Amino acid sequence: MKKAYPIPTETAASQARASDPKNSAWVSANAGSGKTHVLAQRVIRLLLNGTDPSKILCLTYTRAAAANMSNRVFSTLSEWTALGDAELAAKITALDDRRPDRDTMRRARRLFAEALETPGGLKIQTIHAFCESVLHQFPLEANIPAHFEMLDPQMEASLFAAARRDMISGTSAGDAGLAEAFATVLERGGEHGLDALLSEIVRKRDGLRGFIDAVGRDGAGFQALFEEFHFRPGQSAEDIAASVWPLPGFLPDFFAVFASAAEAVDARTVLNNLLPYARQAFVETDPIRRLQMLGKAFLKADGDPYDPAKAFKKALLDRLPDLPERYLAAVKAITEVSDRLALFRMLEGTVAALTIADWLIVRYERLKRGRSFLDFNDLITRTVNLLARPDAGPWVQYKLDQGIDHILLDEAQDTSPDQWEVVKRLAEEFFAGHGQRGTANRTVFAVGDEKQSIYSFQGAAPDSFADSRLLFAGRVRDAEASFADLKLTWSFRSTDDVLAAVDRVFADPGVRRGISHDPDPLDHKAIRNDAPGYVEVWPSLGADAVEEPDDWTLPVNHASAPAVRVAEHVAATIQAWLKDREIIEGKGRRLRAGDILVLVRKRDRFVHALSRALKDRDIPVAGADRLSLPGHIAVKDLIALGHFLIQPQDDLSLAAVLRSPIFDVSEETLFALGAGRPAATSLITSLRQHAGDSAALAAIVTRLDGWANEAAFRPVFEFYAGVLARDSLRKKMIARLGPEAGDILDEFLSFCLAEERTGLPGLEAFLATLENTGPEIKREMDQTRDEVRVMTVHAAKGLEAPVVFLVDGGSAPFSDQHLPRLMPFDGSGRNFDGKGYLWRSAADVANGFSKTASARARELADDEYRRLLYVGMTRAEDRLIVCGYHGKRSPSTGTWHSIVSRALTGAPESTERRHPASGEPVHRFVMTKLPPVEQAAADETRLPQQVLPLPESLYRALPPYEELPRPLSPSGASALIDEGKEAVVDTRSPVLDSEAEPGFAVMRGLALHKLLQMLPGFAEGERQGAAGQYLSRAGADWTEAERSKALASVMAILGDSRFAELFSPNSRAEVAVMGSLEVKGRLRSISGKIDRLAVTPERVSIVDYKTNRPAPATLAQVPPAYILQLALYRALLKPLYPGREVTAALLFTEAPRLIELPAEAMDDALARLTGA
DNA sequence: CTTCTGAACATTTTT
DNA sequence: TGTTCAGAAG
Repeated sequence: MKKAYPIPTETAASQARASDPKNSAWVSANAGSGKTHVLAQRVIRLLLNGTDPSKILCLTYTRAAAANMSNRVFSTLSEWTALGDAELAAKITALDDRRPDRDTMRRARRLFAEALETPGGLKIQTIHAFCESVLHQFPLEANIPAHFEMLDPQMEASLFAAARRDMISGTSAGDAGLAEAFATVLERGGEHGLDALLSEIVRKRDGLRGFIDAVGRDGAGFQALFEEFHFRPGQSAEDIAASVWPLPGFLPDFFAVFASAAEAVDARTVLNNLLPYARQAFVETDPIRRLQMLGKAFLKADGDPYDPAKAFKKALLDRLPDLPERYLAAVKAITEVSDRLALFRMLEGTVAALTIADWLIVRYERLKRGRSFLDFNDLITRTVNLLARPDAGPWVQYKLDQGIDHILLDEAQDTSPDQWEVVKRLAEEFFAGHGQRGTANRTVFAVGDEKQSIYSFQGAAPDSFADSRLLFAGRVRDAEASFADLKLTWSFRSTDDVLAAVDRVFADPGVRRGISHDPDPLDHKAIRNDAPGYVEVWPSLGADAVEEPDDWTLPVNHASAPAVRVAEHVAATIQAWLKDREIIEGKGRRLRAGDILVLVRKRDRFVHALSRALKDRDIPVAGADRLSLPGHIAVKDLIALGHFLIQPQDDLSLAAVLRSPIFDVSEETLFALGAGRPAATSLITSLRQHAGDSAALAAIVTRLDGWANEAAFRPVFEFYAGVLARDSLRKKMIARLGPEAGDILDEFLSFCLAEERTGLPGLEAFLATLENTGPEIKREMDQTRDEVRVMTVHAAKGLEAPVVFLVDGGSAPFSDQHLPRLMPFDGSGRNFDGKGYLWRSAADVANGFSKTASARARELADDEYRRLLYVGMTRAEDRLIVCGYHGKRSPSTGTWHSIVSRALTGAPESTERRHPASGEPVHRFVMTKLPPVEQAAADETRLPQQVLPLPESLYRALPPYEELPRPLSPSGASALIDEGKEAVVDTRSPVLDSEAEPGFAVMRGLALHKLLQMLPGFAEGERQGAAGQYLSRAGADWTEAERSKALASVMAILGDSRFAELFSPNSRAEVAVMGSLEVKGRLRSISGKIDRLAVTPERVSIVDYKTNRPAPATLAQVPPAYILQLALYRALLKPLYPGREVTAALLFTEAPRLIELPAEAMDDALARLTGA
C-alpha cells in the first residue's frame, strides 16, 4: 500500500466532477494523475446510481489496459461486499458526496455480483473486441461472412504472399496494363523499392482503396490525379521540359555574347561547368536531356544556385553588368521547370504504383473473403460502414442503443480517427433528442493526455483528441446537457524533483512544440510533496578512439563499444545500490531490483548488453519482453542441425553445427576436416574418413547418424525435445551461451509444438516457416517478480517504477528513411476529397510539393520523439537517471540526452559530482530541500516481510494428469453407444439423396440453413427480397424450380405461426454450447451448435434443422442419432435454466415439418449413451 | 568553395 | 542496400 497523502481540494473537485455520471466529461490528464482511477470511479458511481451494467461501455486500445481497468472496478466492488455498514457508508459518501440510504447500501453490496452476472455484463473491452461483437451480431447488415474469423499476422502475411505471387504470374499472363505498371515500378524503385512499396500498400490498403476509387475509376488512367496538380490532359514529360527553352536571360544571342566575353576574360575563372555544358545544351534537341544539361551548367550538384557575386569574376561582370540578374532569371526557370518535371515523373510513378495497389488489394480482399477472414482494420472500417449505412444503420443503432447509454474512453489520445468515427456514430443519437428514451441520462466520457500520444504509426493522431472534444462539447451543449472540460495536473506518482525536471525540460518552447495544444508551459504538481528524489544526467559516452589491433586475427574487443560501457555503468550502479542496501528516501524503504525500470527507445544491442551485465552480477533481470526466435544463436544452431540432417551435403550447416556448442569442435579440427579434402568431397564424407583416426570424431558421426534417423521418422517437437533434453544439448548451450539461452530454447520448443499442431508436417516445412516468418516471442513483464525490467518506452506506457533509467541511443530523432514511400496528402476537393498518396520512388522525383510534405512529416515525427521523452521521464516515481551513448560522430542535437542535459546541467538546483562506479562527472538535479529519512529508522520500519511457511499442500504430488478426450460433438455422438467405434460419416447421409448430385444436396442444405439463421433478423416485409437475393447468389447454378422451391419452403416456415416463438426477436441463431457429461464412467467434453434457441420465462426451446429428403413424417421415422443429438444439447442447457422446461424439436426444412421430441425419448437416448 | 571519396548509419508495435 | 555526412583534394 502506498502512503496516503491528503488530496488537494482542487484535484478532489476535478475528480468528483469528472466521475459524476450526471455530466459528460472530457479529461485531459497529466502523467500519473490518476486517469484510470477516475474512470473506474465513474463506472462505480454509474452503477451506484442504478445504471444497468449492460448499458455501460468502456473502450480502451490494449487488452492490458482493459484488464487493468476491469480489475480496478471489480476489486473495489468486491471490497465493498465485505465492509461493515459504517465503512461502506463512508466510502460511498466520499465517492458520491451524499449519505447513502438503505437502498443504496444494499445495492452497493450487490453490485459486484450484478456486474459480473448480468448477461452481456459490464462491458470493458478493447475497441476491436467491441467491433467484433457488433459485427458478429449483424453480419448480414455489415455484408460480411456470418462466421468470420480473425486473421492473425502470419495468415495475413501468407495471404499477401499469395496475392503477390498471383500478381507476378499475372504480369506474364496477358494483363498488359499491370505488366507495364509492374515494369515501371521495378525500373524506378528497384527490387528493394518494389518490396517496400508492396508492404506499404498492405498497410495503407484502406486509404489507398478510397483514393483509387476517387481518382482511378474514370477509365482515363488517373487523369484526375494529373489535373489535381494542374497538368493539362495529354501533357508529356517532353512538353514540360521543352518549356524551359529558350532560356530566359540567356537567349541564344546573349549566350554567344557571354561565351565570347567569358573567353576574353579568362575561361577558367568563370563557373567551372557553365560553358561546356551550356554549349552542349545549345545543340541538344531532346528537351529532357537539354534540361539536364542546363541544370548541370547553372546549378551546384545539390540543386542550389551559385552565388552570382562570387561565381563571376569582376572582369566578366564589368563587361556584362546585367549578368547576375540574367543568371538568376535563368536559374529560376530551370529550377521551376525541373520541379514540375520531377512532380510529373512522380505522378507517373504513382499511377503505376496505384495500378499495382489496385490489383493487389482486390486480389487480397478476394482471398480473404473466400476464407471468411476479417483483419483488424476491417473490424473498425466495417463497423463504421455498418453504422453509417442509411438503410441498416439506424436499425443497428437502435438495437445497440437499447444496450448502451454511457460510453467511456480510456487513453483517448491513442484513438485513431477511424476509431473516433465508431464512437461518434455510436453516440450519434445520445444527444439528438430527448424523445425516444425519455429522461434517460446518457453521457460520453473520455480521458487522455495528448502529451502521451506516441502511436502515430498506428494511425493515432494527437489532434483528434482535442477535435473530438470540441465536437462532443458542441453536441452536448446543443442538447442542453452538461459537459465538463477538466484537467488533472496533480501527480500521484512522481516526486517534485522528477516533475520539476520535466517542467524544466519542456519549458523551452522549441522542446514543447507539438507536445500539447495547450500554449501554457507544463505545470506538474506533486501530491507526494514531502518525498525527496532526484534526477541525474550522466554524460553521453562516445566511441573513444580505441586502437583496434592491426592484426585482424585477434578478437575485437566489444567491451569498449559505448553501448556496452553504458550498460556496465548502469549495472554497476544497481549492484552498488543493492549491495549497500540503498534506501529510497521518498518511500522510506530499501530499494529492490523490481523497483528499477530501464527504458530505451529501441531494442538494440544495449538491451542485450545490459541484460548480460546484470546477469554477470547476479542481479535478477526480467528476460527481454520481445525476442526474435530465429535471430538467436542457439536457435540458429538448431536450424543448422535441421538443415544438415535433411541435406547431408550442406557443408556450411555442418560446419556451423560442428563449431556450435552441440559438438564444440575446435577451429583447427574443422580446418583439418575442411581444407585438406579433395574438391568434390563433402564435409560429411571427410568427417567420416577422419573418424577412423579419432574417437571424438567417431562419436560425432555416430551421434549425427542417430539424429538423422530420428529426424526422418519422428515429429519435429519430439525430435528436438529429445535432442535438447536426453542428449543434454540444453546444458551445453546454456553453459556456453548463458542462462538466457534456456528461455529461448523453451520458446523454441513451444514453437515446435504449435507448428506441429497447425502447420505443415515435417522438419523441412518447419524450418522454412521458422526462417521465413521469423516468429517474435512476446512476453508480458511480470511486475511482481522483483526483477530489473528493461523495455522500450512504448512498452512502458502505463507503467511506473521508483527508479527509472532513461537510456538514449544517440541516433537522430528522425531520418529520411523513416518517411513513408507512399506520401499522404490532402486532396483539394476539386478533383477528389480526402486523402491521396504519392509514391516517392527515389530521390530524383523529389519536388517542391513532396519536399514540403517531407518536411512536415519530419516535424511531426520530431514532435512525437519529444512526446516519447515525456512519457519516458514521467514513468519515474522517485529517481530518474538520464544517460546515453553515441557513435563516432559527435552527438546530434535534439536527442533526448542533449535536450535534458541542456535544460538541467546548468540549472542552479544542479550539483556536479563523480559517478562512484565510472568516475564520470554526473549532474544531479534536486529541488526538494528535505532532511533525508534516517536510514536506521527506515530499516527498522520496513524490514522485509516475514517469510511465512509455504502451505503443506504445495509439496504434495499432483494427481496424475487426466487426458481430456477430444470434444464430443452431439451430431456424431451415436457412434459412442457402440464403444470403441469412432464416429464415422454415415454413408447414408440424410442430406444426400438419389435424385440430385450429392454436392447439390449439401449446397441446398447449407443455403436453407443460412436463410433460416439470417432471415429472422430482417423485418417481415424485407425477408422475401433478401432471401431471393441470397438464393440468386448462393444458388446461382440451381434450376429456377429448385430456387423457388427453396424460397417457398423457407418463407412457409417463417410464416407459420406454430414456429413464431422460435423466430421471434428474442430467439438466437447458431448458439455454441460446451460442457461436460459423464459418458460410460468417463467425463467427456461436449461441444456443439444449436441452430435456434428461444428462451421464454416458462421454457427453453431448441430446434435443429434437418434437410432429409423425404422428410420423416412421424417420430418413429426420425433417425435415432438426431434424438440423441438434441438430448445432449438439452442435457447441457438444463442446469443453465433451472426451473424451466427444455423442449426440443427437429425442423425438417423440406416439408417443412416440425417434429417435437418427447422428453422420454430423449431421456432414453441419453441413458443408452451414458450407460446409466 | 565545390567535388569526390569512403565511412557510418539505418524506429516505435497493438489489435 | 542506399543515403548522408565529414574530411581530403582540386
